[in-house]
Amino acid sequence: MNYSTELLKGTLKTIVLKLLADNKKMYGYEITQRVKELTLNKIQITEGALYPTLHSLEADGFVTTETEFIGKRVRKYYSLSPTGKTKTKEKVSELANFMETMKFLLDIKTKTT
Amino acid sequence: MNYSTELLKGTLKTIVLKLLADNKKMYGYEITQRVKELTLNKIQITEGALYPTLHSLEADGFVTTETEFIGKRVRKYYSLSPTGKTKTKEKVSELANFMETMKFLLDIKTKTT
DNA sequence: GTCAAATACATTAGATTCTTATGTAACTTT
DNA sequence: AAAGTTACATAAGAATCTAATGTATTTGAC
Repeated sequence: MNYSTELLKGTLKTIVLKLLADNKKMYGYEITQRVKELTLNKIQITEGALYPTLHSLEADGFVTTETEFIGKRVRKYYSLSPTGKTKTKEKVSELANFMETMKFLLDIKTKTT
Repeated sequence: MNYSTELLKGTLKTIVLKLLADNKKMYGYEITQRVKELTLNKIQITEGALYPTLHSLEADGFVTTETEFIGKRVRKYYSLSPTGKTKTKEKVSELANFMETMKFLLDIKTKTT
């Protein structure tokens, strides 16, 4: 079973940044496969979501790219820039903090009324 | 400091359902204030986001409404329907599960390459 | 050796879901 | 009496995703 899609919203950029922080350089397809594998098929990043995200990270200067040829096929590697590394830390800790807040909210049992 | 807004995406419906499950009946404005107070101002639900959500939950049969007059002012209370209660459990456990997955993803340190 | 599946990039139309702005109206506090 | 709070609501626009589609190469199975 995979999650109802709306949950991924807002977290995709953070996931991508974090993977790049841990793996130095990755290419798009690799990212989708890694996430799928790490989450036991629970999170499937579609290409329609990933590529615009990567391009936007590049446009914002958070990642840099280098192309490599595997036979005749292009492979585009993405790496974090220095600002990207800072951004990653921010995004990851913000998400961690948000999840703590959500966990608290979801456990509320007491009525204040 | 409050979260960069995109994080809330996809979680609002679950938050609302959970609050209704814990409080039997609530009205819109009350929900915004409760969330704000419970999260120490970190999560601010805007009315433009809340009311459409409530109306959609009502359209889907997950909540029922009753209006009350406080003086001349209308107050619209929302309560969970039986299907709404089931739905709440589903959504809450799905979100909890998703957060576990995310936590795991964000802690990845090892390189498999 | 050929055909399907996998690898690898990408874009686009459409859906969803939020923000920001706006509107109305009553009640409360200064 | 004015400003702030309570309480409902809608609408335009932004952001971000899905699903569909496209191109092309490479690998694996039969």
